Amino acid sequence: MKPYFPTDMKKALALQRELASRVKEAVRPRKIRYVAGVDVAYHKGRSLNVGAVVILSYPDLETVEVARGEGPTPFPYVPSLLSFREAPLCYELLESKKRKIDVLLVDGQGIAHPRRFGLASHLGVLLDLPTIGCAKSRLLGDEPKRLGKRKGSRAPLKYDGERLGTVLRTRDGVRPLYLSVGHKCCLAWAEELVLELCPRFRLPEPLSRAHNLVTKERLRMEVKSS
DNA sequence: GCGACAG
DNA sequence: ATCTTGTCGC
Repeated sequence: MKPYFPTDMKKALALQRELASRVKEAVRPRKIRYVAGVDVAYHKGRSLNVGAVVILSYPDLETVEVARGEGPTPFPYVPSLLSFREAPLCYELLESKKRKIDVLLVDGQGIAHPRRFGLASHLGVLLDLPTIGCAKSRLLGDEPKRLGKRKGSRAPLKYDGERLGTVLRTRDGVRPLYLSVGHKCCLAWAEELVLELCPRFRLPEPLSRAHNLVTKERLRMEVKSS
């Protein structure tokens, strides 16, 4: 669908409310061959951001394709409006490759969001791709009272009795991830996939590799411009 | 009014 | 997210 990224806060809120109705939470995902991750970093007092997409083969997890880019930071950081800060660059990097991507992992929330439309959902709807929100901290929902210490331990992420996602331990002893459906997949499937994608780190391989790329790229640009 | 608040 | 010193653990 055609991307539209308001610069105005009121319009951003309205757009989230409108697009949230497009989210499909429970779709039987087809057999997957490629999994992708996308991440964004900032520099120069947040006026410029750099982004990267990494596509891995599945299940062998070899990096098969990478895309990098940069652009102006189009929106301030406002909790629950992260999309308008990061989605424009992500969309630009992903749009030409969406036919190769079977599922996209995003560093942020899916439907575990005040209007059930976090960054992962936003990218999923715009690109018509299955997406999974893999946030490193909580935005909405209650912190579970108890959570096992081992990889695979999980607890429902709930808000007012509503199931928003899963708090999932992806490695022994690390802080959990806050998982939620972004678009076109179901939570149980997302949980198992993310665990498979965490053979080494707390973050799933596609996000870990995308994060490494944007960090290196940001540092490279800071050297070049000083 | 107060606290919470993805990256 | 970025900045940024020391520190705890394997």
